[in-house]
Amino acid sequence: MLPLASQRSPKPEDLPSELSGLRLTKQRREVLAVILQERDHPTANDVYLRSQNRMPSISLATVYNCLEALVSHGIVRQVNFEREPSRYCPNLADHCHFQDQNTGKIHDVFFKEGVKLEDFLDLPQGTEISHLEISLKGNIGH
Amino acid sequence: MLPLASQRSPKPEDLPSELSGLRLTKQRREVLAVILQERDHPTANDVYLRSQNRMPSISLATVYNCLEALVSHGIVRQVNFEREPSRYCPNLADHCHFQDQNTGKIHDVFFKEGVKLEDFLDLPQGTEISHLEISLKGNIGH
DNA sequence: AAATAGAATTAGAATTATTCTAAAATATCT
DNA sequence: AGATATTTTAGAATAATTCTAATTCTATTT
Repeated sequence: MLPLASQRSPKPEDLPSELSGLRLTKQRREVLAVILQERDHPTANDVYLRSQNRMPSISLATVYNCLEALVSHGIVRQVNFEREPSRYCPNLADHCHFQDQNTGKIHDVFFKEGVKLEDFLDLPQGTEISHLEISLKGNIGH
Repeated sequence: MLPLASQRSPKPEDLPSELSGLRLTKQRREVLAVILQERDHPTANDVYLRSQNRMPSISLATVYNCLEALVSHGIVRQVNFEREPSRYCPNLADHCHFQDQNTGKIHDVFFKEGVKLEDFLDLPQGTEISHLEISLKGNIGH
């Protein structure tokens, strides 16, 4: 199977029944399909609303449960901007996020080829980074 | 006067009565003094508890108001780690934050001399960044 | 296929950080 | 001082998220 991040918008039924050791139940598959469908970094509530199209009986608690399962199994990334509600991103490649202050839209931003953390940060030596989040805000054009 | 970030722990009464166009009321001065005193990135609630030592009548709402005033006037920085409560930091120098997962403590991390955003990020051209937050988690030693 | 056991889903309550509201207090201006 | 604006305050409200406990589903075993 193609890596998830490269598939366009698989329907829930096209997704496998297990992924990275996580059983993909109907709901988890639906939630994942929603996240893969529109890569606009939806919030949990956005995912809830969109899931209801195909699965009107899904509950918000389940959406939260599914998101947590997908995130903890490394299938989806949780993205935070200050105190705003968390957003979810299926792009697992090393990248960070830019929020256009005019539109509110969030864009993936990638690292320059071959750049390492130690190249631009003065980390206390011996530090092992397990989690990194870079969030940018600003304007495009001028 | 010395830049705030370089003063060790001014008592509230040592702080000026106005700063960056913000009137420093008794409470704002107290809140600011608390943040300058222990640079351990306290949460609003930490600030509230510490302020009560010298000012037992201060309210939590006031602490939030003061923090908001200090942050919006660029006197203090608000620091976020995922969904944890915001923390506050008097170091205005361009820097980011590392949370030691063993101790929970947060350390300031600085950029390598002369590094610019565009050196390590592939920003869509024409982007003007108004806000940048980098949060790291991991372990020190091995 | 029925019985069982474990896991997932659900509705709704609970939690928690933060914001809001409206009144009281304080400061500033004339 | 009196008028006006700003700040503080207590407590209520909000909103995202987590928890609880009951139910339903799934997979496995008989």
